[in-house]
Amino acid sequence: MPLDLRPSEALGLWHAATLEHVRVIGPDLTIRQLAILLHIYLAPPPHTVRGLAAMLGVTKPVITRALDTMGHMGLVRRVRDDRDRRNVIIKRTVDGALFVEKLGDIIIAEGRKLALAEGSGA
Amino acid sequence: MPLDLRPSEALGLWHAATLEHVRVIGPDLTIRQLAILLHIYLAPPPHTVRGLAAMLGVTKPVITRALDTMGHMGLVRRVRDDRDRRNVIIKRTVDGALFVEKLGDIIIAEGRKLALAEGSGA
DNA sequence: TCAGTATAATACGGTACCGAAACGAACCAG
DNA sequence: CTGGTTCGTTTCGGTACCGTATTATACTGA
Repeated sequence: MPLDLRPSEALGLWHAATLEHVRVIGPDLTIRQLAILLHIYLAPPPHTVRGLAAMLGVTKPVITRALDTMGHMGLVRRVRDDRDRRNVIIKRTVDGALFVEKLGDIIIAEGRKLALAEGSGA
Repeated sequence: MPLDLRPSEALGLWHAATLEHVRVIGPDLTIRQLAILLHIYLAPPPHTVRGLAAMLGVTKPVITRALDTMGHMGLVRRVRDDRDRRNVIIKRTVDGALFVEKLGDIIIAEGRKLALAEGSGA
């Protein structure tokens, strides 16, 4: 049960991985956008604008803007729903999958470093 | 060694906690600001503008702006260094400590939920 | 005292976000 | 075919961020 974290572990991991995130990925993604991206790639499809908005407790324009930005980065893709052409289905992309994978690598790497440090220090 | 995470655990935790972060805390903190805040509260002082800038690989104005914003929120406090009055020492505040603690609570709570879900499902 | 260096803050033009409101397109019921 | 509803998008004024360049202040050494 590796996810039963102690406070120092939880915050230490957040600290290390967030720092590395900024260093490697840069500022070109807000926390909201990151949450949206992770949800698209980790929760089962289909994903719609209103669904994402409800999930995060934000308004729809927030989702539209985030999809604009991330679509321009190639991280997601929009497709009209043919069964109800009012809907937009948000699709994953190869670049987006690579991005998420890279983020996972950062978290795992920083977690390993902390495990070593805590194992010897505390 | 609870920090030796598997990819699904690492990303699942990030997903859940980031989502909850957005829901509870809102958009009023960028990833850079979050990294700066966590570093101030988790790394040993003293913290200076140039030190934080070097740590994150960003320019000093980035730090100055972040301190303006977070200072206005009451999360950090600036104090001139009397021994070298060119320096600014960044101090912690009660509100900032509470904020970081709340973030830790979110991560731990989401980690527990995932541990339960994975324990039964995978 | 007078350069030279170092620190943090500020100015600038550009971009992107924010919430709230209005909008057009697509469905649906009568 | 007409009025109401549900989509996602766009617009609006305002705010904050971005990187780069510049500024003011403070220390240092000749």
